[in-house]
Amino acid sequence: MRFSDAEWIVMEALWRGGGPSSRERSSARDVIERLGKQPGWAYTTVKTMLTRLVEKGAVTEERKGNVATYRPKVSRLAARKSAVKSLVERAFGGAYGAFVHHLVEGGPLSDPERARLRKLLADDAQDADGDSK
Amino acid sequence: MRFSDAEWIVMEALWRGGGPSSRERSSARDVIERLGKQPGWAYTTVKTMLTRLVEKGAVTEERKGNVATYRPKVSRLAARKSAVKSLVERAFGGAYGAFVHHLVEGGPLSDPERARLRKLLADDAQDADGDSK
DNA sequence: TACCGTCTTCTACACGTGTAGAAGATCCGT
DNA sequence: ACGGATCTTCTACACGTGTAGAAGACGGTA
Repeated sequence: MRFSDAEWIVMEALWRGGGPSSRERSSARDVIERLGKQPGWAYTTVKTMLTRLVEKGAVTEERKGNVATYRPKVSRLAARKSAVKSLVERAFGGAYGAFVHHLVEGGPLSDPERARLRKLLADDAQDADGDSK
Repeated sequence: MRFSDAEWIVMEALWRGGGPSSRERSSARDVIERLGKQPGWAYTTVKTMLTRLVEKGAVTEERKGNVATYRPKVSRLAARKSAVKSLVERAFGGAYGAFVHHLVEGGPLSDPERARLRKLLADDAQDADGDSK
């Protein structure tokens, strides 16, 4: 499942959901309001995006009366996984090793981010690893 | 600088260069040969890609006689940085923190890759970090 | 019931991408 | 100088993406 830039934006609005539960269904109107003035899209633009997302199976559509509501069928996590995988394939020849190396070495991470990554890994390393010298 | 899937493939062939120095210029023919039968593209397909890459400023073109040779103007590192940045923007709302968190937690890294990442960071941590407990 | 606001569907268009054929330009060997 | 191999440019076309207008359908209020 690949999303275009605009599709990511719409999916994000759906994932944010309306209420506390991200299982909420959202109408096109909801999505637009949730987006605010950021993209400044016309109503029909959002509607088109939603329709296309339904077509590609990323979102489910239901009707209440003559109003359609939408809910993501693909989780944010799954979408992100897929996006990262896609990136690694395109830009790193599928080599996660090269990807990881890039992030740690020449990557665009700032020092704080690198430190954060390091810290997270350090925490993570406490279980299931006998390498942490 | 955004590259499409096919453009990544061509750029990769250019970056691989012909010889030991990656400053080599490559002809369209070189590129095709270097690609092998993987994509199975027609000569003109590659030529079109190269022309488009020149148009978008990612590659320089020069002529020797009636043969054009190409050389990447954008480095692999720069392209990768840009690709990662783009991914983080699209899929993580620009938050590198969320990105890093994703990689370490729910990310698509296998245990060996995670371990490798950890190791690289550990090595990296030897300088400029007073956090490594 | 007539109407307005809102929602939906249909249609459109320009640009990017993947893919390549047709035809003209050029070079090397005979 | 001629011909075949090769290179170049031009053109094309289908599908995806960003963006949205036009017009029809519907539901609630006066």
